[in-house]
Amino acid sequence: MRSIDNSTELNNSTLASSELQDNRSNAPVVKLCPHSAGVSCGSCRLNELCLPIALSEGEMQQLDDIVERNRPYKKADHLYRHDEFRSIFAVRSGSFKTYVLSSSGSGRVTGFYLPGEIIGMDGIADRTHANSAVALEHASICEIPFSQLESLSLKLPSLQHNFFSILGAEITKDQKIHTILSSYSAEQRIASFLLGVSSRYARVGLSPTRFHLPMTRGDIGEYLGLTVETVSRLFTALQKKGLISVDNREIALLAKDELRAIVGADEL
Amino acid sequence: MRSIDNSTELNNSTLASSELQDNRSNAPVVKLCPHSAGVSCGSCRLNELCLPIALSEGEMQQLDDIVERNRPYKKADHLYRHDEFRSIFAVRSGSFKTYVLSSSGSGRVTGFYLPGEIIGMDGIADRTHANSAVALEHASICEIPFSQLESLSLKLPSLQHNFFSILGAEITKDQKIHTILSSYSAEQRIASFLLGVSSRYARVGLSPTRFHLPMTRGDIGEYLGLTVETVSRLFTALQKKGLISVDNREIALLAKDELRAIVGADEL
DNA sequence: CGTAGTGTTGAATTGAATCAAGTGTCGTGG
DNA sequence: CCACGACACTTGATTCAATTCAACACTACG
Repeated sequence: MRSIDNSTELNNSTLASSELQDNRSNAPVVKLCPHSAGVSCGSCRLNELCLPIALSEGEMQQLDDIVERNRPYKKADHLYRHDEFRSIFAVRSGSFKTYVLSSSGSGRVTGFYLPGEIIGMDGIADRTHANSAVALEHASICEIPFSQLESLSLKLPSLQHNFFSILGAEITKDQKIHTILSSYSAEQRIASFLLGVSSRYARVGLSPTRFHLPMTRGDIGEYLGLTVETVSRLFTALQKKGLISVDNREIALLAKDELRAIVGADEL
Repeated sequence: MRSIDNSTELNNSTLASSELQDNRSNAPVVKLCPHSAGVSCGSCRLNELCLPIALSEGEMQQLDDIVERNRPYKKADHLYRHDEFRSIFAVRSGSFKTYVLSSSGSGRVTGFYLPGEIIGMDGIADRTHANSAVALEHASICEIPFSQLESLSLKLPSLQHNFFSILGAEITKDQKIHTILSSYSAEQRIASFLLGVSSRYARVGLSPTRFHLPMTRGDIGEYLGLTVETVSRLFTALQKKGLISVDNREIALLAKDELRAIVGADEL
């Protein structure tokens, strides 16, 4: 029922609206919790990590006008499937994974997206998403129709600049993963992954040393080119070494420097 | 003398200019061989694969005005090192590889760039190139200063659109490699790589079935996360199966369909 | 409270790496 | 033009890290 294949998209009209309802009607004036659907770019807690960086108030308003804030997604809801490209999405709360179903059946995870990050740039070139995106937990997003973003970028130099930067950052990130997958051992991959998640949480103001992993060990394995078993074994091994503590999906990084030493250098 | 580390950059004032000299002074009117330094975007054989797609003549002229056509690079010359970002580059002839020197010393190749392809997008986000780029053979490029490209993109919607597409294509490509590295066997990686090179040559009008590889087996190995020995063995094995013919770096694809069958699906 | 999905652990297997010893190729200088 | 030296490439034998196969424990939700 909750598998990737047969979940109904966006079927949360009755169920999931409850926790959001209370915020719907207020016009927010200060930065709001990003779970809120009533948030605007100007009031969003994440606006300095997202497209609006360095935009004036008036410019932000123009961006705000093209942003669509859909109802929230629940676990296993698809944000998009491998299909027509229309928008890019900014994660406001929760998390997503993107994946491709290889012809041989089994999927491979191509990315995880946490709050403040942008999904869907894989569709820009071909006007077709190369992968599918699915919520790992309750999540909300801002949808930014691409053609409108293009038009607006012509008018707002800062927005164009920001979007170029975001695309460039995605390229840099993907190339870092390339290096990781082509040369790191399983232990290095896991250490790198944990450090990467850590700094991504830190970016949005959450603890870089204690966090919850929204994805399964299997997801992590597919992402890093390892099997579930290997991921599990390494979590255990790193815990035994005292570098991390693992309680199911609750992770604490106890010795970041030693994790960095394992990786040798950069994070994921 | 010709190693990555100690080559002098751009020291080809006397040596390499000879083969280009003859074209320097003519004002070209029809599409020229891309080796020519006298080429303009309007007359470039590759203009329909590059930034100018769908630009009007006047627009193309404006783009042309910001493009710098440097003197050619010879084998092992660096286009840029892991350092300050200023420009992106379009390969006009020859080929380049990009690589990072991992902290543990040994480098990893992150990409190969053939004529009609764009290098340097890894520097957009941080204003610092994440990797270094070096010529694999005699090569020439068009340098496009990024800040000028940004300015011009604000004025020319088609140019902005093209550049978004090019960035998006790089992202899609990198994610495909992610899948390859995280789930393909050595044989699948090599088959995928050869098919990928094939279609990239086809794109610029060269034979998709007989081509020259500008990179070493070692480069291919670093790129695909394999050792030289494995690459070599698999070239031999695929030849024994009759799927390819290998003569040093001259490759012929004899049975593309069977190569595709090995990969299972998409190319690199 | 049962069932499906998730996670752990152990033992056996294997694909690719490593180690090792060559041969082939190309550019350079004598 | 040939000989030299530096890379580039190949092939074989051995090793090892991670996968595969297998059995079981946890947990969380309907």
